[in-house]
Amino acid sequence: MNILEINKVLSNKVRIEILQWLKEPEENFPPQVNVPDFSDGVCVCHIQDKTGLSQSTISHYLTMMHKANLLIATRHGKWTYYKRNEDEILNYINSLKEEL
Amino acid sequence: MNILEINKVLSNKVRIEILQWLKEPEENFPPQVNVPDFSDGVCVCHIQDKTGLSQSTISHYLTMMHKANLLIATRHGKWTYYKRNEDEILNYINSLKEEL
DNA sequence: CCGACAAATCGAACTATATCGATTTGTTGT
DNA sequence: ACAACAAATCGATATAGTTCGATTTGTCGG
Repeated sequence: MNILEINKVLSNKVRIEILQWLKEPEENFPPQVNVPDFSDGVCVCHIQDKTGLSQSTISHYLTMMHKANLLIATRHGKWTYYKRNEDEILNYINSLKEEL
Repeated sequence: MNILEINKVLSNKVRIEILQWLKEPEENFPPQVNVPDFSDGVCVCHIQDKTGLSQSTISHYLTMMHKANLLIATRHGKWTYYKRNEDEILNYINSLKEEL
């Protein structure tokens, strides 16, 4: 767990919003079409639609959030789904509480 | 309280370290010479010495940490002392816990 | 095997942050 | 009023982050 790396990831408005949206996928995204529910997260294309940014930018954002261990990625066929890594997010906040 | 602004401030190693050093000024800095104790914080020049960065860079860092409300500044004559704003730091962490 | 599509990666342009030395501002002691 | 010093601001350059379109990779259905 790297506080500095996570802070860098979270020093961008859109990336914070993505993390927040993923708290309540049902409220923030259209229903999934290729998987029954949101238990594996939200499809990249839906996240992209919501931000209005380009496909490459969103892929880059999600990749860096994944590298920082804030997101868990699952692939179903052509589609990649991302969801929050609640454990790591909690670790991060607890580390801040202690170390900051 | 602006999470994004604070995250930007804390997306730099040296600025995180400054905040951490200021948790225990007695351990991390030489004794104050112009004020009796550390109750008003640590002199800019000591922080500068510890980082090894230039005076202008450190002044800039401390100013932005102050603008983000993470630090409290007190001037005694020629010297400016900075200390942690514990209330705001707690607010920040609590906001993360809720909003993130 | 191939065409279509989703996602990741690449390369480039633009913007923002980091960092310095020089200058300015504020304060104190003479 | 002025010399000396601390800190803040300014201006410039270097490094890092943002963002895009184009290309590549991976997967599915025919």
